Amino acid sequence: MRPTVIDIAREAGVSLATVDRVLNARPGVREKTILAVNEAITRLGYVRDLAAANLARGRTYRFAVILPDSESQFIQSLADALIEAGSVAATSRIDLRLHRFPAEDPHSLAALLASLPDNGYVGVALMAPETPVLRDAVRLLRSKGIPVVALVSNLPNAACDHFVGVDNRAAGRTAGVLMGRFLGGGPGQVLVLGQSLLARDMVDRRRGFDEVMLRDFPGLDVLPSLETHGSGRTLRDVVARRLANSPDVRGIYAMGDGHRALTQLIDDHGLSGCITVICHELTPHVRSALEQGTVTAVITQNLGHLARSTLRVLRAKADNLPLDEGQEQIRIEIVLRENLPAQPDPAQILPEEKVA
Amino acid sequence: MRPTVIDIAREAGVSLATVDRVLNARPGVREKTILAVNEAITRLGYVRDLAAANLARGRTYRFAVILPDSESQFIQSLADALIEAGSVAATSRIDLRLHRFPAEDPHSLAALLASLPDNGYVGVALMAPETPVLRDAVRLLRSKGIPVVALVSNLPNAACDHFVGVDNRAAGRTAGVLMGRFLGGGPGQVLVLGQSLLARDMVDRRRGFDEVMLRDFPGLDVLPSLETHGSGRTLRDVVARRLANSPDVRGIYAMGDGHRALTQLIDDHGLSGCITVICHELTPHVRSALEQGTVTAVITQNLGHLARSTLRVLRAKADNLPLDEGQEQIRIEIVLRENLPAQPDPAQILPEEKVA
DNA sequence: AACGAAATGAGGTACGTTCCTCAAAAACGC
DNA sequence: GCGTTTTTGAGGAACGTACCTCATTTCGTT
Repeated sequence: MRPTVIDIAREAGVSLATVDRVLNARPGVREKTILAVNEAITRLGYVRDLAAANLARGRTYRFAVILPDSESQFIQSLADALIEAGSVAATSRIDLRLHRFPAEDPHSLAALLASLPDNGYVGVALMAPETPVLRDAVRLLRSKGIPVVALVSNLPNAACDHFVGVDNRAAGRTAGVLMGRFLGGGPGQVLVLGQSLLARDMVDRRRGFDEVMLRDFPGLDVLPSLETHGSGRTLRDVVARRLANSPDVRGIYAMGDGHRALTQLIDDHGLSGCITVICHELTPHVRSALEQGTVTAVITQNLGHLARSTLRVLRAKADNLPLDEGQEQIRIEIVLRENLPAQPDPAQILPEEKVA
Repeated sequence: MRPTVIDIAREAGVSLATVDRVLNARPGVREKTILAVNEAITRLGYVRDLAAANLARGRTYRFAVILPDSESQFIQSLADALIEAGSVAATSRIDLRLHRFPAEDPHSLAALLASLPDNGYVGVALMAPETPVLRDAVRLLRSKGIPVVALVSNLPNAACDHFVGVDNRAAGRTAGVLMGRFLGGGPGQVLVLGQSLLARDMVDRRRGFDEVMLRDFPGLDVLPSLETHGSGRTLRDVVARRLANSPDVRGIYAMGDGHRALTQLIDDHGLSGCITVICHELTPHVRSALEQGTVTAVITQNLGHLARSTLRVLRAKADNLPLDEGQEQIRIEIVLRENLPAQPDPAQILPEEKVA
């Protein structure tokens, strides 16, 4: 039998009330008594039963997750992963709610954020480009004691309590080594695509990529970034023109979203398999491109992991508990056709855990 | 406020006892009543509070994890990860205990397994080579209703309830693509090392590796596997002789443990960085070899993930609940110097979550 | 030694569920 | 409409912890 608070009280020769005061760091206990209780705790190997504790606290956690209302497959998959993680966590008194905001309207985002405290939220996870308005809104939330966690793309200036996502610079470096090694160090040209050179994650990736290419693969010629602005048509035009002018392009590094237009273009030019393509995020589309050989390697993060980590972090922050950093570190995953994880079965979402 | 069983009873117009009977699938309720209750459940969006449920059940989970008593860094790291995961899970009424058995003595392992049911264990995770004696012991355990989970190396013939670990054949394939691409498809020779060609995971890796090399990189000459039998000296001798005779060796694939001898030998021959080395498992030693460039790439599995997954699976099996397959799938991770995860800080293990 | 302040004890209620018993009601077969 | 079986209701104890109140003891000061 596991020891309980009652056992500790007996062992330490104090009352239950005192043990409780020590355990919950309430005032009004002499240093000596605290020591005695703690000693009894270690002697008996007591571990607090968190389930019972939360039950008694009657505490529930209402968290908001805020995403841009883009319809990109990545955002969609992320939303799915969060919903899934939230429904599992619902059995642990967690109430996760998704909100979307118009990607181009920082003011409506700020208004949304401002409305959260009055609606019972005790934590916020946020994926949004950094703007001055946003910074103020976040500051306001945090001053009210509501932890704010940045999702996927960091909010720098230490503006938030935690960042859930990968180190984008390291991700860029990883893309760099793969590109360099897969091309045997050169010679040849490498094309780099990104939707916008203003987004922080794009900048970080490009920086990491260049770092490695310049240092380790001087034989490869990395061309200046082409901006797609999130539009498939722009991508098509820009890249097609580039390919026509530069016959030596042997690799493409796609830093952002919008891979559908890219793979189609590659297929149309009959370049599938001839050219080394490295991109980010294992969306369903990228997945099949990888299987078919149009995409060579994908740098990705595990969205299920990301979602669950978000919840754990929010909860720990809401309770003011320390994090298990090791568990919360989101890995930079490299996916090739050969280590493609089996397709998760979408029909697997059970309404209840009602299997007898 | 979240609805509780009492709310459901009111909503469905039945008593609490009946709701309970339905929720826990106890007999003695008319089909019609079951339907009414379930309808109330969905109407109110009720979610069972697992914490309260487990508390009321008074259920605790004592699990055994059984590892060979090898002192390899991999086993040691795995044991650490399990202990760490176990201590976190202790707050959720889980009591995880590690056991070791002499690696070469299947009978003492069988005896150990046989002793478990009488000691209150309700689940077992096992890493062991498959033998007839073991198979019988596992069968006995399972016939007593104790789930058995295979760890790292699978027990085939569907002898166990679940396998926690990576698909070794796919891991071998992944090593193959990396080797092939890093060597530019050839020409050159590739050395393959493994401690024993009898161990199932080694066989699977080799098979996967060959599959890719033969199909995609015919320009590379893969030499027959060299067996090291887990001895550093044997490895040294065998590999040194090989290297002397085959000047065209440009890559080494080390399928098993014992990387210390290998990296030292490579350093001694001044080959560090000149030869592409791919191995498995990111142990502390391999980590530094990767940083120094002696090892090019590592195929690994996240041991923290593995340990936590083991606990979740054991628990789900003990409760007869379904698994979240997506979460329990252990990924094949590719680690290069550039995406090496930050060293987890060993000083981070806090005795208590006592931060106010 | 007496005082006020600080520390401790005793006892209770609550959280949401499980699981038990016993009685009452409803449904069923004939 | 009788007896029998099945279904339902009412109530309570328990799980381990949190948190509250009020009384009592102990401590440090003077």
